[in-house]
Amino acid sequence: MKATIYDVAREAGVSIATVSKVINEKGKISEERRREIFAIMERLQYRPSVIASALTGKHTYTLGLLIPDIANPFFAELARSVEDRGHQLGYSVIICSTDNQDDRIGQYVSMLKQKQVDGLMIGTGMTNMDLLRDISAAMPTVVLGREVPDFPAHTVVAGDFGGGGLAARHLLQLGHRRMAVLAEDETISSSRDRVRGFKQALEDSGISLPERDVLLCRHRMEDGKRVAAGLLSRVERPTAVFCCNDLLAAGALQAAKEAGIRVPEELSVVSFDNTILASVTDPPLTSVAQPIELLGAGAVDLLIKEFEQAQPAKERIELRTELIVRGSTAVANATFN
Amino acid sequence: MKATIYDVAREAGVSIATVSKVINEKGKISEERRREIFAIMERLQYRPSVIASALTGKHTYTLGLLIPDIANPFFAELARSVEDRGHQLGYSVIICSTDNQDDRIGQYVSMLKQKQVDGLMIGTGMTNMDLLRDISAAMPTVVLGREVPDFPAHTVVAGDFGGGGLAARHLLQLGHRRMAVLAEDETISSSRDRVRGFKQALEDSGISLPERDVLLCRHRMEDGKRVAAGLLSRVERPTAVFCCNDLLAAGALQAAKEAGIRVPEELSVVSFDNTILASVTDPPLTSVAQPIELLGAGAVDLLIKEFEQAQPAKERIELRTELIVRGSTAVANATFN
DNA sequence: CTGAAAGCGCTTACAG
DNA sequence: CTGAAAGCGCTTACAG
Repeated sequence: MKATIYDVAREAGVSIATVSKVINEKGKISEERRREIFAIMERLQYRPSVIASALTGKHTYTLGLLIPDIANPFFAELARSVEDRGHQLGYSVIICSTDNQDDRIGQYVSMLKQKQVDGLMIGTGMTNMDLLRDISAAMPTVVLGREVPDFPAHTVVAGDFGGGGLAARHLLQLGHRRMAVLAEDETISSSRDRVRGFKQALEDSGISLPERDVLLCRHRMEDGKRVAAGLLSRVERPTAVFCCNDLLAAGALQAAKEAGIRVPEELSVVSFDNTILASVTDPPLTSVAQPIELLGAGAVDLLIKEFEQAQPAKERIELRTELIVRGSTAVANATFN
Repeated sequence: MKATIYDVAREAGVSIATVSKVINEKGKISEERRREIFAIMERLQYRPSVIASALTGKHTYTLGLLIPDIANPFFAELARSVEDRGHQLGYSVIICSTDNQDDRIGQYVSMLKQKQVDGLMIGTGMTNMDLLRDISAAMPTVVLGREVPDFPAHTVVAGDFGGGGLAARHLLQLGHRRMAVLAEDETISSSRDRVRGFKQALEDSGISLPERDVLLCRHRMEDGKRVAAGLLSRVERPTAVFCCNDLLAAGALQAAKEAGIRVPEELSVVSFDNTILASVTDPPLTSVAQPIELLGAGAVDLLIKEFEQAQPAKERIELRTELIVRGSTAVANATFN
């Protein structure tokens, strides 16, 4: 059987309290005893039970991560960065794909509570704000990659608004004037901010973006393709389109191809996220990169800080985005229109 | 504070043993009491502590999943299917990205043991076979997506050998005779089997595949690109290439493009896995699809069966692959060579 | 049908 | 510097 603290204590001829103290580096134990007990733990291959120590009020060293879908490359990359930072610090993470459905969120949260995770990162949308209130009352929480207005929560986000601006200015510099946007569902705050930033930058240059040129899509590539196809069949089609994520942009690329519209010669496409998808399409996508690694690590750090130190004030960390120029954007070419 | 079993017992005027029994549907409890206790649990929002019940010998309802990298789309999709099946059955899963490094595997396994996960799915390669032996001695284990020769373990795999054959016969039917293969590292058994299946099918048609036409790559897209570039610059270049996964195929596509070789007109490309990448490239990839959903679900089911029922004999489940034809393959065109 | 008691593997005041 | 004892929230024989 697996060795317990009793086995170690017996071997060492001390009480379990003493063993516990050397494990946790508490109290004063003579150096000699310490060494001896460590040697015995080594020999017995003793590893303290996380379960037992969690029951006595310590941490479970487990974190929860709520995201829409781990199969979505952006969230997969984000999860990797969360996992890595957690692992460095001795925590493991339970990943929960919610499909943005409140009932799934509820089920997962209830399970995570029962398992007494030390904290929860919320990177998923939810309709019911009471849910969020309940969660953050029940355990340390940080919101990841989105904004929750009027709600005090630790937050780590990329500069979505600024990123939208980066995309817009890039296209403006290339001479584009007639542009359109493929956005995600209105309820996704990050997408909304990207569009706002894009719009704002255009307006700063005296160009307005009418509502009809901001097209809403669901989250699948096919939606991007379908919506883009409609857009590109207009009599006065845009010379550039800004897509709120790589998946939609990949769909737009396909629509352009089927319509016989060449990218970037006849149509420039800028996307957001800079996941692996952006480097795999043809042409590869010019994309506003989120600092995925920093986002994940930042969320973990903030969460752990929250429950290791008592920390009253809610922090908000906003990270810079960066434009990665690839082959999907080029100078606006008037002859094609 | 959170309600405990004591609170429920007190409210109901019974002992905690009785409450425990109604929770676990054990022993005989009068229907009346049962109803009453359920009502009280509901009212108190009582949820049993998984930690406490795990300490008394029950399950933790947590599973471990070892994979090379969650950021790799194939494993992200696999993880999603594992998560979904687990969630249906009341289990959550801790995902561990090992980068195929034995020391990371060791660290993760040690952590998972300390947390007393109920079982472990191993979808990662490892050099040190003693590690596998230790793991499967310590907890219920199933090997996922790879073969471990000479080692008794539950296994769930796709038919890699058969899939390689599918790819070969598809190309043969299209009239290809001069073909090459981009394979992963030799140590990856699934890749090896894919190549073997491909080779065998060619030989069955009287075509041999010399060793120099099987090129080894590391796991990144850039490696596929670099190796493919070398291949395509040969004086007698192949008319078709079989890539052991989507990532390498995406790299090959890029190499072909840079070399000015049109796909599929001048070069056919078949890949393996059929992840999202296959539908995003241009042209989209003809790919041998792994039944990712069934793989993940099968692994979870087998694992749970292993520890819920005592099950001595090790099972091996092999699932069919399927060829998904997209735009990257076409009839071999002699005029181009 | 129900409950008292021991035990799971730890931690933590408290006493010495 | 070290240990006895209570307690964390459950489950499980065992007794009645």
